[in-house]
Amino acid sequence: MKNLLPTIKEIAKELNISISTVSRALHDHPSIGLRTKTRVQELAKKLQYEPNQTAIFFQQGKTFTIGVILPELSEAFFSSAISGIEDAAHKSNYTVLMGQSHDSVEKEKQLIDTMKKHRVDGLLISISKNTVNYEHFEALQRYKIPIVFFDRIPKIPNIHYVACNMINGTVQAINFLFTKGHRIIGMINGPEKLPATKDRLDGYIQAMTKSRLKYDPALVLNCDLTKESVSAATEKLLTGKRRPTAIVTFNDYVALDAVQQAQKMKLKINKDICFVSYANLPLSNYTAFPPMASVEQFPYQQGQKATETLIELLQQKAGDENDIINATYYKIILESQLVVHNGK
Amino acid sequence: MKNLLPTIKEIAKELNISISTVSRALHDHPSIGLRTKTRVQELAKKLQYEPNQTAIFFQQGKTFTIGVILPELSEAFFSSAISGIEDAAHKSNYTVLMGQSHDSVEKEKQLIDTMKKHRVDGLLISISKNTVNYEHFEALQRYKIPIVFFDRIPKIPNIHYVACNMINGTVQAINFLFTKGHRIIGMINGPEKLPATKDRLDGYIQAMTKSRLKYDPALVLNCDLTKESVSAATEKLLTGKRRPTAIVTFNDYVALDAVQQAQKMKLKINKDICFVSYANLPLSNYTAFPPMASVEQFPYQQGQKATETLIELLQQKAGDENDIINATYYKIILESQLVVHNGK
DNA sequence: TATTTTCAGACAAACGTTTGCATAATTTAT
DNA sequence: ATAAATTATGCAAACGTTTGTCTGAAAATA
Repeated sequence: MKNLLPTIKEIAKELNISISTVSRALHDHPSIGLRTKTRVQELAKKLQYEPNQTAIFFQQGKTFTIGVILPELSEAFFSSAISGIEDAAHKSNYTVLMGQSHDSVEKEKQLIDTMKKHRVDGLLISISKNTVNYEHFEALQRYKIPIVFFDRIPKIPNIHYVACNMINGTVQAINFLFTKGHRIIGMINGPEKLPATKDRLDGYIQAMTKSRLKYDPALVLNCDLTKESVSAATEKLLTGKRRPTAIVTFNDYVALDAVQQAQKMKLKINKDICFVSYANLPLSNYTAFPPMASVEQFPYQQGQKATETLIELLQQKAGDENDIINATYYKIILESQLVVHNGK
Repeated sequence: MKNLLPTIKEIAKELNISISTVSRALHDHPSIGLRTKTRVQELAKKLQYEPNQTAIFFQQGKTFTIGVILPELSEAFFSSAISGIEDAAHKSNYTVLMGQSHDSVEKEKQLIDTMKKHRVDGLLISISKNTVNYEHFEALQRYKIPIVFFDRIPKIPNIHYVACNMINGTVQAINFLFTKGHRIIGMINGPEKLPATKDRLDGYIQAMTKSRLKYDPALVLNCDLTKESVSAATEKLLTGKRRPTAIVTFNDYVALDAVQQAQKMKLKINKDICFVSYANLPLSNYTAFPPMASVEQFPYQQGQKATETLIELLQQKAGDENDIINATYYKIILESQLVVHNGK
């Protein structure tokens, strides 16, 4: 009555054979006779035997588990990403252990610790906004736990990562506006320190110069993503000396706030002023004036790709009998892409 | 060069004491002298010793891991729920293993199997839409893995669950409309088989009769959640004999589609016709005509509460030395609540 | 028939930790 | 000083599995 779950040991006793024979029989090992093999397998089935994975994990030093650390699960971007991660992991029989940092460095450290303790085979991380110090990641090297970063990447060399190149999408966005006849194109960008902000700006500058529109710094404003700061930026742009006829915004929320401000200023959306943004909302086509187009970052695919990369890394590592330091780092860039919304 | 991670065994050898002493010293066991205790702890720190959790999991037959199975991570409701789950679990030092069924029964079974193999201590499940057979859940009893269901609950006796009572919120919604002067109130409900649909209907009927408005079945239409079927239902309601001045919709998406249809019919939103819905969208306040109010189901709190309940169950179980079948089943009902949007 | 090869299975160690019990060393009480 | 009580430590089993090596028997070869 003590242990409800049958073990290999009990099967062995019942059949009067050794446990190693049972183990091998269950694994279809060639050195076990057909006779005993079937006897074992039948009894196993009858007893509804299931191997104790915790024992196996322990014995093999491998858990078939991938840890995922990301800032906020309820953000649309990350919930899509985790969805892709889970699907990809499951496809390769890996399991996903999950934690959210809530953009706190402290929590991030804690999570890494927990994951380490659970002996995850590898980690997928999108770093917290506030992480500037990367020691806690480097400490993982000691444990030979490979990490693949995604979307939010620390600025350190020799890491694996999967990210989405914003430049291309931004260029497409500007080109789109250009062909629609816009010549003065503004931008409401995000907080200055954010790498994502820099990426967008780079794309903007690149596209503007390519299109032979000159880059006018006065047309690019930063905001801190609050409604107030977006409104302020919008107002400033729309009352400036060179009034833009189109604005690229940091993300959909910013776009929606900007639209409201523009309306307040009695401007006709999609006529006096057009918006294009970066996609992070599932339903912008339901809103009154969704951006005309948005730059899609493919979070699901990013998650998927990051997971596949990590698993590849893990299998590679398993193959390495010798301690060759494999110095190839995966730096995978997905291309963002402009999606034009059917103009309502 | 073989094992990079120090073990308790090595500490023992280095200090010329037994491993049991080391183990106890690290756990601050009273029967170990202060002298050796500090010697051990210092060496442990110096070697950066960390216990091998897989060994402990195995040894203790407990993994401090909670499995979560839900339909779709990228749905706003579930992404909030999982966020609550993760937070609550982490607070009690539990870790979350996660899988999505994508509303496939097959996948759901597979996931349960994986979770079982991983020897999760307990499970949190929101069942797939298509699950009608509950054997795979019952099979878990054998493993003494407690389950707490949340939001989507199977119709079987003797289970623990956390759910949100839709009735109250629905009653509040109808009352809200009543006080705003509406007397003919329609409903666009979801697919007939869904329990959620029935709940809403029950609330509707109850509220209508309570308000002494008679329940008119012609005012309640089902839809399959596609845009077309919503439009059809809306049209039918708005051209019916008794034209409603307000409509309660199954969820925000339905509301938005219905709004579009109403506009197509040249009706003035919030004037000729008002909408109230059940909340599942993060940003309905950004849309042109969000529902006037919506019934909030508190997914984050549901997740949290379900997790707390499960953990309580686990601790209870740990306390039970004897095999007393604890026949109390938690049936926790959170109240939904009407949230009135500031009327733009 | 004697010798080698093949086959089927058994033995035992190992993975890292916890823990009940035994024992040695030290202190206290008589 | 001797017995009793206390304190500190060690021993060994246990958790369930895998796997390298060894052995006995049967089959094949010479």
